Amino acid sequence: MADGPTINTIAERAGVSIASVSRVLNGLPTRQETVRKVMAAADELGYVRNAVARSLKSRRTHQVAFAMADVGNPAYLAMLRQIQPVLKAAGYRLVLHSTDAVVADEIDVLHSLGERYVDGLIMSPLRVTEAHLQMLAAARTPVVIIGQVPDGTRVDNVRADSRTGVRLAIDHLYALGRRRIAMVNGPLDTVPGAARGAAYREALQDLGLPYDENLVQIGDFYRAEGGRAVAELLARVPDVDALMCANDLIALGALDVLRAAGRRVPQDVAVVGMDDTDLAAASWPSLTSVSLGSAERGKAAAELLLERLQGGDREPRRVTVPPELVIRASTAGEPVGPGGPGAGYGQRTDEGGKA
Amino acid sequence: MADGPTINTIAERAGVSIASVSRVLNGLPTRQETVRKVMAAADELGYVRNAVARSLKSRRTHQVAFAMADVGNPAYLAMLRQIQPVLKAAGYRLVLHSTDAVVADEIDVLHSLGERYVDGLIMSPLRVTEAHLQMLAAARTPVVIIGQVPDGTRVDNVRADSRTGVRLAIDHLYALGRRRIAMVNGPLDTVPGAARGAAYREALQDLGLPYDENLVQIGDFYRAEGGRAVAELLARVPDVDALMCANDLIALGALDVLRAAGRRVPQDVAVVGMDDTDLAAASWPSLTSVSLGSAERGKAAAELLLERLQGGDREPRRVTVPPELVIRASTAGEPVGPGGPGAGYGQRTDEGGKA
DNA sequence: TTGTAAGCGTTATCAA
DNA sequence: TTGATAACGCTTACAA
Repeated sequence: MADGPTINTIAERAGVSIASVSRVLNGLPTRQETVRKVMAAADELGYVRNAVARSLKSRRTHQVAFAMADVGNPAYLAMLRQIQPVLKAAGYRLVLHSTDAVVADEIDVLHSLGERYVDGLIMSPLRVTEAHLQMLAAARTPVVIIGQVPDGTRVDNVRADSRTGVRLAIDHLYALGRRRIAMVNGPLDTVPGAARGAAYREALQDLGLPYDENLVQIGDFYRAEGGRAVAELLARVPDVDALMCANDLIALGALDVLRAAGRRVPQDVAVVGMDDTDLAAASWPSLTSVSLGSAERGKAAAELLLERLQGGDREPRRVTVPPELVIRASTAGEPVGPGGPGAGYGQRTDEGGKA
Repeated sequence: MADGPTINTIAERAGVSIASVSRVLNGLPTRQETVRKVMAAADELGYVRNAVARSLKSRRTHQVAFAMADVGNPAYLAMLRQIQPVLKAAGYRLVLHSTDAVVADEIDVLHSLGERYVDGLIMSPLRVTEAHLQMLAAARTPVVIIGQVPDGTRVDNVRADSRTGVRLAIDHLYALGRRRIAMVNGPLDTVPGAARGAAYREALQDLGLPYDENLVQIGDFYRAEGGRAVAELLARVPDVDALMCANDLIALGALDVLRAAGRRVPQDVAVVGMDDTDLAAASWPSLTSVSLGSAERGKAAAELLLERLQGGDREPRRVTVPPELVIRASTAGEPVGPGGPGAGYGQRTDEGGKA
């Protein structure tokens, strides 16, 4: 297979210099006749500009990287779905990294910015270590961090507010008359686990409800573990009337177990999840869930990055996306069929699978 | 912010030529003393090789593109999840394109291969047009197509077998004693709609069941539309005892409507979905679904591409991934709680959302 | 309006 | 073992 045509090939064919070819290709003032010849030659040869050579010269790749912890995690995918179109519209290609929840991989990605294969990076790290901060300070490439960074860190930063999110949910349950509100959490040594646990305690306090250790059950952020945790909880505290679950998968596990135990949801026990993933709308009863605004965070991050890419230097900015309580059947009242409250009709047609 | 160091900076600092620097960096035979000096200089300067310059010289970018129709579609995401680690392990970066189901965008992506910003492409087109075939024939970059291409097309090709998939489901329903098996399909002018509709008809025929037009309902591949279609169907054919749904979302809509109508699933009506998305395991009752092997197709495509990237030329290959019927509660018997059949425990911990 | 030539940061050839 | 030098394909002064 022969090599592809370059501006040299075209120049030769059109009988002009490579400079003229470049001018025509870039729409710089050129004699009509020359334009014609060059365009003709380019057309005939099926010429396409070499992006690598252009990048070397221009020092811009028109690529942006998004480093997420886990390609399988719906929260990151929600970000991805928003980031992609924003970048595409601005003429940037998206390079996707999955760091598999390994800190060393995240550092690798930051280090690789030195290779200059992207103009910018959006990263959503699990937690920000000292190593992260060092790399960030040294980076010559614009970075936007989705997550918590220490105050004063000079990076654009988009954050969620899971504390307020938990409070929204607890207030909602309280307003429904629930007073024995349990927390089913993931491990406390994770950032979300710790934050959500603390927020639960605070929210109870502000409502004047006692903090009862028996009402707190630690499991893991998966469905089966969530179910097990809830089973233990029910055995210990049979009079529990609401479950605040630290994510949607735990909540799904809770629904499984409550159903098996013959407890009606929401009549006997109300259930709230977090993250508002697709699964929340799909489950039955559909699941009330605290959206932490993954989609909005993705969008905000992409926009911050573009701003910096196009606008040049400015002070680092911080955006906090407010949480939102999405009320569905698991707390709202009677579980209902199509068209009823919380069935989620018409909300997410973007999930459609035609393949 | 000063420019980053290049081999020139290092050469100067180490007091050697750029050629020596390059040799050291590439591990070519060099005097120990020179190696030491160069490494020291590189370390002090925090030097990282410029990927763009290397690509220009080597004509390899170590990037591969994946063009999917829709970042929101779980089937493509399942592919992505498999493709990503395979490429990463082989040292390739992943460039993600979303063509938004627009044919012109797919052609654009194929055209952009001429820019040589990637070494290869995996594409999952909605349907393959004449324009696609022309671009493919002209492409100087290895391409793997996930989907149907005409026989004789000279591309690596990975395909599903939805025909056999539908048959598996119908056979399953038949074996359960169902005889009034309806088909709830999406639009017939889509590739999956047409294929699944035809396969339904064939499967009935082979089982000696009559093809009854009343049992076929066309809607769209979304939950609300699926629900509406099933409502119409129930009104017209009250004695239907099984629903073959053309995808999982339609099946979820079916569950909504059946529940509202007081029909028990699966006792009164059995329900089967297609694509085996996350939603199938999350719904209640959990949904029997035909997996078309999205994950396996993604993996196979990535492997085919790597083979060609690393191994050089060979004849185009075709891989067909067999479908698989994943039996859950919506056909299997009593809907059950945790631990019971079809509850999906321990199957998909990769979905866990900690964020 | 056009061509010559330098340069983007590498790698690789060829003499020394 | 090393350095000077020519690519890779493009953009852009600078001269003509």
